[in-house]
Amino acid sequence: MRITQEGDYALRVVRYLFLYGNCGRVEAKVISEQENIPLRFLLKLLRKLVAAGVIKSYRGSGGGYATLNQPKDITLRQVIEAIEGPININRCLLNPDLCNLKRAETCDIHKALDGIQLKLIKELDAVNFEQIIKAK
Amino acid sequence: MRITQEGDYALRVVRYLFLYGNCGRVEAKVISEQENIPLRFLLKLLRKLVAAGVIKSYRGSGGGYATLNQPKDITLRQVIEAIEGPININRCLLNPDLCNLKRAETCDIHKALDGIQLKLIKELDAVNFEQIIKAK
DNA sequence: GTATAAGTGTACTAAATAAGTATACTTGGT
DNA sequence: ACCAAGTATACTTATTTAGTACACTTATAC
Repeated sequence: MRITQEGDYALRVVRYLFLYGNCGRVEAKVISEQENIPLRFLLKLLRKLVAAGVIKSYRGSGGGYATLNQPKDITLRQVIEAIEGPININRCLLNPDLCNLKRAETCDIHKALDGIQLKLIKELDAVNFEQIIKAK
Repeated sequence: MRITQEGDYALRVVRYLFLYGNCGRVEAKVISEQENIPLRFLLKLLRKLVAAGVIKSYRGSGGGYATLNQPKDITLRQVIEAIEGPININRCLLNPDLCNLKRAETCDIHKALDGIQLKLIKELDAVNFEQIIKAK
């Protein structure tokens, strides 16, 4: 029941861009050094954030990455889902075929987990980067 | 961000014992067949539930497993933690040495995740097996 | 009092996922 | 044209999860 290392990196990257990147683009190399994330791994992760529309990339010399929105418009959920895909607490909820009893829809355990999942998603959506940066 | 298959199995086992085991002990073999859980894997998982005090085991011929408490006294959290250990959304929160920036206590991302984690734990603790069985 | 039907404990293996690396390529500014 | 950035895909390694094997212990019943 843990977010991946990659997800954690991504949160820190977005925070970094909001905190220190507002005057312009930041190259992957700088983020890598500042946040102690292996460069190649970071580049891959950054592309996921770009694909999800969380940040923007600029190619060529003088390129880098920058935020697109206001801190208050990006939530924990958006970043985590950009990296890990939709939040799913239980694999039966993701796809009933994965339920080894084939009863995901009727199983009361899975119904209860679904309720937990909805609340978790709500919590992750309720925290945006304005709050995070201010907490500093 | 998923509970393990083993955790899911465990929830279903506990539910099974509350629903069908009240007249007495149920052997692992029966649970295995009814819930479609590999027997050897189930036995190992059952021992974790016993160790955590969620259920009780009886050895020897005529043995099996039974609940100890009322359904309302066992929560989702207890069962999941019996199997997976304490809920931890992020490894930096579990052990600051695992934070590759060594700043788990001061990092605002990790503070935010800690808040999410507390809420999640609360939600898992708020659902007990009386509710689950009744939902049926 | 021994056979048998249960659970126990530890160690092992296999499968899946996460984390990280390598190589070749594209884009854009100077 | 050159170089400093990001892109794309494929690969490797490490870790975790899932499942299996084997030798042992306990309790009932004959």
